[in-house]
Amino acid sequence: MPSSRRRRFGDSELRFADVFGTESSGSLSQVLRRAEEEPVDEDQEEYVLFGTLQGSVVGLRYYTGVVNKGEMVSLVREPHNPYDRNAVMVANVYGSQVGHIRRQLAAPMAYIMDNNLAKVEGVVVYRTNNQFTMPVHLSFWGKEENRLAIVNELSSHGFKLALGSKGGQGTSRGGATLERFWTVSRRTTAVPLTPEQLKNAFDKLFDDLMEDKTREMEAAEAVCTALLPHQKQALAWMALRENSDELPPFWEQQNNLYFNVLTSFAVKERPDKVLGGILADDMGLGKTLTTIALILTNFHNGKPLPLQGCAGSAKTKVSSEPAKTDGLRSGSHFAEEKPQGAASSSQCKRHLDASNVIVISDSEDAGEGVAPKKKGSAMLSEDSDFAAALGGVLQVPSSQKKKACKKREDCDEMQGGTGTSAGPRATLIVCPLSVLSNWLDQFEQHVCADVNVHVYYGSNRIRNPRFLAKQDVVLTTYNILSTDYTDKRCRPLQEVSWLRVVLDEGHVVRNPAALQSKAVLGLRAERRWVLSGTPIQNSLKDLWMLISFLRLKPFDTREWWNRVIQRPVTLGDETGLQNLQTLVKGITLRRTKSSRVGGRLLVELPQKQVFVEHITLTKDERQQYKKLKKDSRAIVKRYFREGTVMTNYADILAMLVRLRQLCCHPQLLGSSGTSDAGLVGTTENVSTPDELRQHLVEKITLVLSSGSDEECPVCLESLRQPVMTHCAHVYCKPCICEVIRSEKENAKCPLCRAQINISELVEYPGEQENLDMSQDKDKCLSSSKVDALMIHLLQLRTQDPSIKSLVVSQFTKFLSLLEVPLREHGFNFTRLDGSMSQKSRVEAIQAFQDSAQGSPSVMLLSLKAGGVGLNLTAASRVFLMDPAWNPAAEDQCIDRCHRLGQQSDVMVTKFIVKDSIEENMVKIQRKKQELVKKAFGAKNAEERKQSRIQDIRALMEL
DNA sequence: ACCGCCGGGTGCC
DNA sequence: ACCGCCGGGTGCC
Repeated sequence: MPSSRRRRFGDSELRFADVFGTESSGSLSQVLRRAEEEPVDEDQEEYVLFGTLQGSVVGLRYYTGVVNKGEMVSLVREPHNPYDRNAVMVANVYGSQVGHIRRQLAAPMAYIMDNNLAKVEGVVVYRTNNQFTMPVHLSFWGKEENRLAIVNELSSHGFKLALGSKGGQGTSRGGATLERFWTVSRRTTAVPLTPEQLKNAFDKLFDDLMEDKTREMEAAEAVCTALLPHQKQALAWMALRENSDELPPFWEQQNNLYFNVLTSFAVKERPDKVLGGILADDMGLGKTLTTIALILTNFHNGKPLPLQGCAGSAKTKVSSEPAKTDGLRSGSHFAEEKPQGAASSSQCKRHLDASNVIVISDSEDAGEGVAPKKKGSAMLSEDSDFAAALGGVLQVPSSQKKKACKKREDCDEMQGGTGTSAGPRATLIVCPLSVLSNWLDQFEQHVCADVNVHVYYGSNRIRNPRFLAKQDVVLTTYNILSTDYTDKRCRPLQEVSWLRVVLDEGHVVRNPAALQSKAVLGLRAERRWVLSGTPIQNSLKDLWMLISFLRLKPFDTREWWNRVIQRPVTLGDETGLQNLQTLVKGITLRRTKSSRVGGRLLVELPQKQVFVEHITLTKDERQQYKKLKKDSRAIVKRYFREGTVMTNYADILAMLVRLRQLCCHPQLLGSSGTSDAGLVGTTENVSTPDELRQHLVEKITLVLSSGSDEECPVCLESLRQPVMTHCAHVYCKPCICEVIRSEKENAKCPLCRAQINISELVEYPGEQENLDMSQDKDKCLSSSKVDALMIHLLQLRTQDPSIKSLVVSQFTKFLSLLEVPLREHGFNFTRLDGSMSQKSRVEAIQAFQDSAQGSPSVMLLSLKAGGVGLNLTAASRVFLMDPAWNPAAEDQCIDRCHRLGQQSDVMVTKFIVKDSIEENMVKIQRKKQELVKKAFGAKNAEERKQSRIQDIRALMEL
C-alpha cells in the first residue's frame, strides 16, 4: 500500500487493519458472528427470494482480498465509513476485504440492510479483466411482508429486481441469464423435495456412515476392559480422525491452490485440519469407554498417553478441590475411600497377565524408533514414562524408575509438561452434571494406570490454568464452563491449550446465543470431539453449533452455513442435501443398536416389552378428581374466553400438575389439595411486593416441584436454574438474564411482553421434602396406583426375588409416599432423585447394581434424575408410575436398564389412569412423536405457543 | 479505466 | 469565449 494512499484513506484503513490485520483469517468471521449475535438473526427459514440484481464491486485495487469466478462473497454494512455512511463492504469467504458496493447501489442497500428488510447475498458469477471493478450478483432474501418496501426503495434509486429463478441454491446462480457463466460443475438442478422425502433424506444422512470405518484398533494397555469389536472400530476411526492429514470436507487441492468446491474459494495456505469429529453412536454403545480408550491410546500419532508412575500405584487418580460440601464433591470420595493403588492393583495385574508380559523385555531392548511389531510393545518401548507407569507393578529395575520420576518432576515445572514434548497434554471433558459421576465411574472401572482425572467443579475449584494443563483429564460441566465464562478476569478453562476437548452429550449446546455456546466455541484445542446420540435434536440448525465448534471452515461462520447448507436443504434442494451428507459423513461415526456390520447386529440386546396398565380409580378418588377437574376447567375456560391463556400459563400448568398428582395419590396435593383453595389464585388480590413474591414462589414451586418437564422458552432446553418472572413465566436464569442484559431497561418477557428486570426474578427454592410426610406415616393411605404397583412387586418377589425393578415417577413426593408400603412389605430399596448429592447418588447406584443377596431390589427413581449415562442394568423391570410430557424422557429412562450389559429381557409397565388427564397426555405424546417424525423442526416461537395452547385444550377437553 | 468525469488550455478550417 | 472541442490527469467508500 503506497504511503500516500494510507494517509489519504487513513481513517478507514486503520480501522480495517484492526479488524483484519491481526489474523490472516477468521477475523471477519468474528465480525460476522458478532453481527449475528444481535437479535436480527431470526429464523431465515421463512425467507423467500425477492429477486436478484447485478451490482458492481469497486475499489478492488485498495484491498488484498481476491475472489474467483463463482465465489460467494459477503456484504457487510459499514455505517461509520467516513466517506459514505451508506457504505457496504464486500469480503470473500475468508473475510478479506475485496472492495465496496458502488455508492449509488449502496444507498438503497444500506437502507434495506439497516432496517433488516432483507438479507443480501453476493456471488461473483464471472470476472471481467477489469482490475478496478467487478460485477457481483446480488440476491435479496427476506420475509414476504417486506417485499414491497424493498422494491420501492430500490426503484426510487433507479434499480429493479430481476425475478429470481430456481431460488434456493446456496451457491446461488440467481438469474437464468447468468447460468452460462456458471462453470463449477453442478450436475443436478434443484428439485424441491416433499417433507416426507426430506425426512427420509435426513435419516439417510447417517446411513452408510459405516463403510470403511470397520477397521479395528486395540486400546492401549492402560485400558483394562476389553473393547467390543464395534468399540475398537470407533477407536480406530477416532484415532484416524485425530491423526488425519486429510483436507476437511469440500476442500480439494488444485495445482498449488486449495479450492473449496462449495464456495469456489481458493487459498494458497492449506486450510486448517479438522482433528476430531462427532461420535454419534446410539446410547449404550459405549461412547464413554471408547473416548477413554482414545484418550489413553492416541496421545500422539497413535502412541499412548505417557503416564507418570513413580509410586506403585496403578489406578485412576481422581482429584478435585479438597473439602467443600456445597452440593457436590464429585470424585473426592474415591480418593477418600480408596487410597491410591490399594483397591485396584489386582485388577491391573489381572490385566497385565492377560495381555502381554513381553512388555518389559521389549521396552528394554527396543531402543528408540523401532517399528511396532505388535500392539502395545512399541508404544511402551518408545516412551519410558509409560513403561515406568507399568513399571510400578511389574518391578522395572529401580534405576529406570528413578529416571522416569525425575523426568516427570522436571516436566511439572513447565506448563502442561507432557513428558515427551512441549505440546498440550490434557483432555477437557465437558458434560452435563448428571453424567459426571458416570465418567468418573468409567475411568475408575476401565483404567488401570496412573491417570490424573481432575474434577473441575464446586465453588472451591482450582482456577489455575497451569495446574489444569498438567492433568491428563479435566472433567467439568457445561454449567461451570458458562459460569466461568462470565467472569472475564478468571477463565482458566479458556486459557489452557487443550490437547483435546470433548463435549459429552454435545447436542445440549445448540443455541448459539446461549452463554455456554460462546464458552464452548472459545475453548482452545488441537482436537475436538462431540459425543451425542442425537446430534440433531430438533432441526438442522442444531448441527451448526457442532460444526462451528469443530471449526469446519468456512461453515463455522453462520452466513456460509446458512447459504450453502441450511437454506438449500430446507428449501428441498437435493444438491444441498448431498453436500450436507458429505459434510456430516466426513466427520461423523454413527451406529445404532440395530446397525449391522457384515450382516451381524452391532449389539445384541435382550428383548424389551412395554405394557400399558390402565388403572381404575376408586369411587372416592374419582369423585375428588371430578371436582378438581370441574373447577380447573372452569378457570381455564375463562382464560380462553378472555384470551389470557398465555398470561396465566403458570397457573394453568399448576392446575394440570394437580390433576396429574391426583391420578397418583391424593396426598400429593398437600394440605391445600382438598379444597378450592388448592387452585391457584390470581395476582389480582395480591397487594404488597412481599405478598407477590411469596405468591410467585408458591407458583414456581408448584409448577416445578412435580418434576414437570417444562422447557425454557429461550433455549428450548429443560429448565436450568429455573426462575420465574413477575408475570409468572419460567425461564432458565442464565437465559432470561441474558435477555435482560441485552435489552437493558426495555427488557420484556419473551412470552407475554410484560416489562421484566433482574431484581424481580424469583428463584425456585428447590425440592423440599415435605416434612409432614414423616408424621403422616402411619395414616398414609394407599391409592389405586400404589396398589397396582405393589401387586406387581409382590408377585415378582414370589416369582424370583433376584429380579430388580425401577419405580419411576416425576413426583419425588410420590416416591416418598411409595416408601411407606415398600417398607411395610419388607422391600429393600434405594432411591435416586435430583435433590441428592453426587456422593449419595453414587452410593445409591452402587448399592442397587450390586447383585449380592439382600441388596436392594427396588430403586425409586425420579424421571429426570440422572442423565443419559446412568447405568442401571441390574434392573429388568421398569414401572413408569405417571406419564411424562416428553416421551423421549421415558424412553431414556427405560434405556438406563435396557442397554449394554443387560442380561435379561426387560419389561416395562406404564400405569395410566383411565379417563383422566393421563390418557390425554398419552394422546398428546403420540401426536408429538408423529410430528417429530414428519416435520423436521421448523417450529418457530409462535408455532410453539400455538401448539402449547392446543395441548391445553386437549388436556382439559375443551 | 480501450471508460466517464473534471477542469485547464484553447479558439476558422 | 456566459460556448464547444481537445487531451491530460485521474479514479471506492
